[in-house]
Amino acid sequence: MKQYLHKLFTQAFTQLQAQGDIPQDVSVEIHLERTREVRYGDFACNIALVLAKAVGMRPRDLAARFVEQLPSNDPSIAKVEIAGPGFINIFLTSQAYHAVIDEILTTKAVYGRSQLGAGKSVMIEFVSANPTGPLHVGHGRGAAYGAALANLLIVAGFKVHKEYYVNDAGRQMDILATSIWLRYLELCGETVTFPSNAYQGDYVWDIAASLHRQHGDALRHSSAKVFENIPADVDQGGDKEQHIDALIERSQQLLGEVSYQLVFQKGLEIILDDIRRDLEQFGVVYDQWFLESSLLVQTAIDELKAAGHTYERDGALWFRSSEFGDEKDRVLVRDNGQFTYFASDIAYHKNKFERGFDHLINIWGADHHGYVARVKAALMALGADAERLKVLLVQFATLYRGKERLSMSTRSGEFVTLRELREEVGTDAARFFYIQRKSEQHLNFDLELAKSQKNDNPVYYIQYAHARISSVFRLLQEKGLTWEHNSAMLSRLDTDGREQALLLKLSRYPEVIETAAQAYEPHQLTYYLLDLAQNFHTFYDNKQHKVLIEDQELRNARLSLIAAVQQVLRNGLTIIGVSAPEVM
RNA sequence: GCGCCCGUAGCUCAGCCCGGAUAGAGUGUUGGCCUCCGAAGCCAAAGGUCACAGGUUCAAAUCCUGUCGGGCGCGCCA
Repeated sequence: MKQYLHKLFTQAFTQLQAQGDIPQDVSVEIHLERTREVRYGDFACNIALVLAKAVGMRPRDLAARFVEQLPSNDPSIAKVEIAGPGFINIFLTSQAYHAVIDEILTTKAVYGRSQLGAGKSVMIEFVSANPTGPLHVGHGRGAAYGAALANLLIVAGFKVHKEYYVNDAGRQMDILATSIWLRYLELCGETVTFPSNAYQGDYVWDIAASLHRQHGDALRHSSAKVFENIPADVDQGGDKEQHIDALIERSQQLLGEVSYQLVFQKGLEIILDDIRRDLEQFGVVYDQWFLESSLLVQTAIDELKAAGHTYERDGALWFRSSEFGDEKDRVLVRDNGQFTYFASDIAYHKNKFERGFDHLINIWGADHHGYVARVKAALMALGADAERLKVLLVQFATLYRGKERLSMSTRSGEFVTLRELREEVGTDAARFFYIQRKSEQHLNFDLELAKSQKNDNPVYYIQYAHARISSVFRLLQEKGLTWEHNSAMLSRLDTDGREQALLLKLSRYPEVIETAAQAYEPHQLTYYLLDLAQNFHTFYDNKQHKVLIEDQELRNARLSLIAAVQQVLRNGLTIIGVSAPEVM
């Protein structure tokens, strides 16, 4: 509808230009807006206000010229008014609104689909937490946001590829492997002083136990040997990093390549499986799990080197990122010969670009924002169009239980994992709460509220609307009645009351999809669904609007109306990853 | 110190990108509605210097500058 009106105004504009009312050198972007109040019609256009100065006419007079150019007998336009300082208000016919119901009921799950994306491909990388432990509630927000955004972009006409980048190489993984092995040694009966910088979680015990079941004492070494000449840990007055690094090296020595890899892979497999299962149960699935270990980091570095964007200093290899807009240069290869995390990231993003996606989206935690400039710098240095990469930063979520702020520390043992959150509040509520806020907004996640099955919980409010409609159709059957959709009967619906309000809301759905997709803001959809649900509840509770009534025509018209509402609720809930229950 | 995000009703937040008509929701508070298709619901009332100060504009919550307050980031960590 909006697009249609836009076309009419564009035609009017060119017509006025042709007639000489508007100078040839004036151009303008035509904005049509939904009005806030019914007395201003359905759509308003401020073009006359915008152009008045350039044209040298009073806004209201110019508006009148525009109105003259609009078709006078258009079946979807009831009337056009000039109001206030010079707004052109357009009132649609009820016929135009009834067409919306027809469209929803015929296109069903496809209603709201847009050609905005024009089949362009988008790769979304999200969560990508290190496989060194279970996902925590912080990752949950990235997961919910990424999955909803992916769905939204699909509906908006993009081809979407969802990817999880697995950091299966690097020091953190070595720390994990070493942690597992030390726990394993304890299970073998060795006395071990567990390093302060190792992974403390219970899941490390579980992995160690699994290892022990499978291999018995085959990987055992005496703890005296393991800790021989190892620099002291921080609580012994030493340095925790040096302590753990020395232990990693010792593990590799004592176990040898093959056995060390056995421990390492065991840890990786178990944790990755756990993460994958966790996300699946959260309704988040990926097209690809990309392994860092499959990257050709050296190749990427060589390419930068060959292009003259690197130099050596203090035994390390640096990238001149400051020449590409970063605030300073960055290290690629440390003086000990190891690649930095940044080096892998360059190789990964180079790889992404080479796979030929039209757009790349990274969803990162807000603490990574310092990283954006350097990754883009590297891409520019490699000759890639860094504009194709969009990094969306997601702010942290703070958990509350009512008024009480929950500690997120690993040690507290309270609600650190996504799984625990899901088990307490359920997937639907969790998914909804995570994306209800703009992603760059700090999120206060109240567990009490999410669990509440009362009127204060927005998820249930929307789902309830859906279930209520299902219930009407169940009752319809029980009464032995049937529903027949008939466009002509829709004229029995009111044109200025609650039925009209619902029609209006339904007609806006495609616009919401487009603006939400364009802005990468699925939260807009949650607000829309709340509005739609509210409109429905208001309609439903009014004694004047009973659905299952004697009057067959009106009954069918109202059934068509609520069937359309239910369809749109379902479509929207599907995008944000929340179920649409028939009963609750 | 520099960079990014945020500041709107008691509380949690939309609206800001792209300036427009009386600034919106939920929750909380107060009052009303179940012989009637689901009360997990509906209706009504009260509640605002849009952090502050300038600027641009016919018009500023929205754009620009500065100040104040909160969060985060500024490693040869990942």
